Amino acid sequence: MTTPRDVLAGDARSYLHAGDALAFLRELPSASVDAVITDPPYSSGAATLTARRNASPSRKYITSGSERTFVDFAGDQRDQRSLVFWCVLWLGECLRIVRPGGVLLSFSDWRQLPSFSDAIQAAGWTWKGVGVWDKGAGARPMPNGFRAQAEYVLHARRPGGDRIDPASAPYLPGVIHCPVESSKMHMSGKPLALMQRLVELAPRDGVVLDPFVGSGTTGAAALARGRRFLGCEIVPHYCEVARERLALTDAKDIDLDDAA
Amino acid sequence: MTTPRDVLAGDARSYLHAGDALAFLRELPSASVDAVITDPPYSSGAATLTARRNASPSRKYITSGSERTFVDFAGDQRDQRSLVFWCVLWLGECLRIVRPGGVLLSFSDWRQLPSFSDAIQAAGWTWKGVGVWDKGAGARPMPNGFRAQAEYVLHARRPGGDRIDPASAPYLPGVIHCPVESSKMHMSGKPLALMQRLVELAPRDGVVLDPFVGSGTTGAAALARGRRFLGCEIVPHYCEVARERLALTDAKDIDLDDAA
DNA sequence: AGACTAGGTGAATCGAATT
DNA sequence: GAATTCGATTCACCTAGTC
Repeated sequence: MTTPRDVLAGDARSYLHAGDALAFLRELPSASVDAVITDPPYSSGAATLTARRNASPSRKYITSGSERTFVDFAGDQRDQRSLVFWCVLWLGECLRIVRPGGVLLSFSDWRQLPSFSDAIQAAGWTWKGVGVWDKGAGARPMPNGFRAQAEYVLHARRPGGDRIDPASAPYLPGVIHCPVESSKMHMSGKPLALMQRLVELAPRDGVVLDPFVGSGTTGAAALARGRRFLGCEIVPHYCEVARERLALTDAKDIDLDDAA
Repeated sequence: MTTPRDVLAGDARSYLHAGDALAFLRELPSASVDAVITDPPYSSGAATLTARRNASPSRKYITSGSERTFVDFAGDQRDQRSLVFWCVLWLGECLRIVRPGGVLLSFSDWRQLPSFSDAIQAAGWTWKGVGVWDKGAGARPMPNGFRAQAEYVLHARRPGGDRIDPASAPYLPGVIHCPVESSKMHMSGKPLALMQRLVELAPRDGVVLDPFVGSGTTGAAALARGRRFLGCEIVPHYCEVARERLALTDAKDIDLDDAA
């Protein structure tokens, strides 16, 4: 039976926990992982609190008339204030778990970006910047306004750590153009190519932590790029999906060429 | 002598006020313009509070060793709290001046985006979304992070107003790719092509208001696209630059084809 | 080629407040 | 009064892709 310690020790490439993120994070040792890369539930998409509370994610995000349905994901019915509070909790645990100088990448839509940036800084991280995921012109157009075409990656760092030589440091573009994949396993699943760019911020053979695994794209990307992976997912269905994906990627030959 | 009233009445195409923005805004009549499109000073780009306060914009933003120099612009030495407070003041005046249903577009960098979104909503606007200006890979790279490649356009609307028919409504892309112009008159001047896209959110022959004119790109874009323009600039040098630009564009044949 | 980019970093410097 | 902190400030140097 694999444990998180096996991954941290280098005896295993990946570990996926089935259960609540906060409980899982509290069991992990301090300063043990290199990067936290995750896509938390945004709790947005509905105008009013009651609409947010009542609607299930799979109903409120899917265009009416769409034939596609998804299994609901958890933690998506919080109001703004409790969302921030909850984020400070898990972000604080992540800060403890990541090593000094370690990196955080967390997805957000435009609506939650200010709240997430507050939570990140309140939890003790140093906010370093924002990356833009450009989904392309396939996204939904908006009359009298901007097409909902971008999602944002908040970038932060745990204070401390050794200075990194700029010459050997990874460089990411500020805007990553990557069309949304049509055959997604999770309704907010991110393209694998996108996540493969992001995991470059973790050192090779470093450990990437994702408390909200979903369909497991972050884990698949991490393993494919030669990083180790620790993940957690509370919904049994997605946990199973991610487990299969990780097993598949784990078995495959990995591509260690960062210049690709 | 032209006055703001002449522009509002349709007897003139543009008016530029030399002086403080807040004082100018307070003199404008309520519900009289169609859109506020502006690029306020961000007060960012310096590590410490005193560095922000003391350093002049032309020194803190320009690469040391660069041969280029710009005349300093005003209002770039506020700390975070007073920046928000000051924004609420001018955004509140703009809300009064714009007609119900009228639009606000305000530039921001990643660092001030949360504060600006707070100020916009505190002033009474309804936040509708965010547009991304992608400067392309010519922007400066960041070791261990995202290239500083994007700026953001906060989009808001004054509550009320008539419903707009989606069929005749303007649609903007969520990410506008537009490299920075090499021949900038102002160190933070925006490309004319970018501003021409943005003024499409104002109706044809509508009035666009810009409290922070700078080198006058918003005004030039508005006039070129058949909109009228009201502007204000406190620095005499830039006021002169913008005045010449507006006169030039005013005299030229304008391009009314929004589909271009 | 070469200069440019609404930058960031760390070392060196300088001043004021504290011990 | 001299030594020593701390903080603010300046300065040199770095990066990659575009024009």
